[in-house]
Amino acid sequence: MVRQIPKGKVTSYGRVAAMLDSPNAARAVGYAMAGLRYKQGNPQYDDVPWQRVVNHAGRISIKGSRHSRFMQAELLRAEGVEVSDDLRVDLDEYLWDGLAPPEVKRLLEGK
DNA sequence: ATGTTGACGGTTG
DNA sequence: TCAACCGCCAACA
Repeated sequence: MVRQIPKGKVTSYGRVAAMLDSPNAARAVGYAMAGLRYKQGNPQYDDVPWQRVVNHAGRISIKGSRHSRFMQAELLRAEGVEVSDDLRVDLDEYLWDGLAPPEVKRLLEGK
């Protein structure tokens, strides 16, 4: 689902969960993004634009080093998304519309 | 089986 | 705007 987020747009952990018909699994989505940390170098996961997922307030939500938060901000800026100094993105401007249920279904069924 | 731990989110003060 | 609380989901020990 995260791969569907267009360049220059963002969405939230909760929205990703909701699109997958699991509205209370926002936390699990975060857990999945964190897991990508251990998949670096694996071409199967290197194309996941994890930087486009922020929290419900539009804030970068990485818990680790200050460096990793800065990296997410830079990746977003590099694709045209404005990130304020306090690591926040204006959702009114950059929020991705998301996919409607039928599209999600088609996606999950592959093809 | 049981408890802890997060890149979360809505509500409340 | 913020922080504290609490509910939730999945991975681990």
